[in-house]
Amino acid sequence: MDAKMQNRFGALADVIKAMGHPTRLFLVEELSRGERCVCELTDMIGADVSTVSKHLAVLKNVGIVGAAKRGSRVYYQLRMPCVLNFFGCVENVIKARAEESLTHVE
Amino acid sequence: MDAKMQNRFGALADVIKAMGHPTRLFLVEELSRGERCVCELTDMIGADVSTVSKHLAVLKNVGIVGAAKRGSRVYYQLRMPCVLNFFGCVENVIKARAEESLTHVE
DNA sequence: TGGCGATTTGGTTATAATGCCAAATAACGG
DNA sequence: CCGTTATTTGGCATTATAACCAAATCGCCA
Repeated sequence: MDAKMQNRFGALADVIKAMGHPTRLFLVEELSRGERCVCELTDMIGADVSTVSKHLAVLKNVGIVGAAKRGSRVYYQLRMPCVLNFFGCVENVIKARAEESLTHVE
Repeated sequence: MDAKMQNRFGALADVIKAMGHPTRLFLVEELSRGERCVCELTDMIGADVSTVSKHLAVLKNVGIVGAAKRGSRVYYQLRMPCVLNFFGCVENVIKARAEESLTHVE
């Protein structure tokens, strides 16, 4: 794996890593329904505001979401809706794994 | 976020996290071209065999790849080709981010 | 201006992930 | 059976993540 590939896969991994957390997946799905302020998202998640803010920052740093300040609130939006396609694929992976473990029992 | 959602997003995150590493993305792409033994993959990557083996185990644990032992070798195959769709989407995310940073300069 | 709600940032601590080495296992060929 | 090759596993040091609290910012309005 040469340096060029290293860079390519490194950049890809950064974006995918940003999705690899339950809370951040929740954020992505919720934002797919429309923009939300940090306060709304925090209420839904039930963690410390600072924690939610940092998760949003992770998504923003890689460009998956964007932020717009209006008044004292910051509204986040999903900027890369194609990441929603991950959900279906991954759910198939999970389903296949489940079916397989059943098969192996019988 | 109730317990049910917690589980759902937790399971999704486990699969996505498995993809969130440059070496493992390389493995996925390489295996999309056909099955490969650990020795071949190790040669391409240039890390310790044990390191490559562990990366493959991560992918296998979540069901993205499968393994078949033939002789003294273990051949890995990509079992969930839909994960390849991630690449295009994520590369768009990266491209959009690059274009945006240019735009901001002007 | 003073204070309040919303958000981010810094600090700390606990936990998880990564990579290498060494050792264990497995399959083969002589 | 022994040595060799292929692979996995255990152990350990290093680094990265995650969560919370506290403190700093920002915008608003009385």
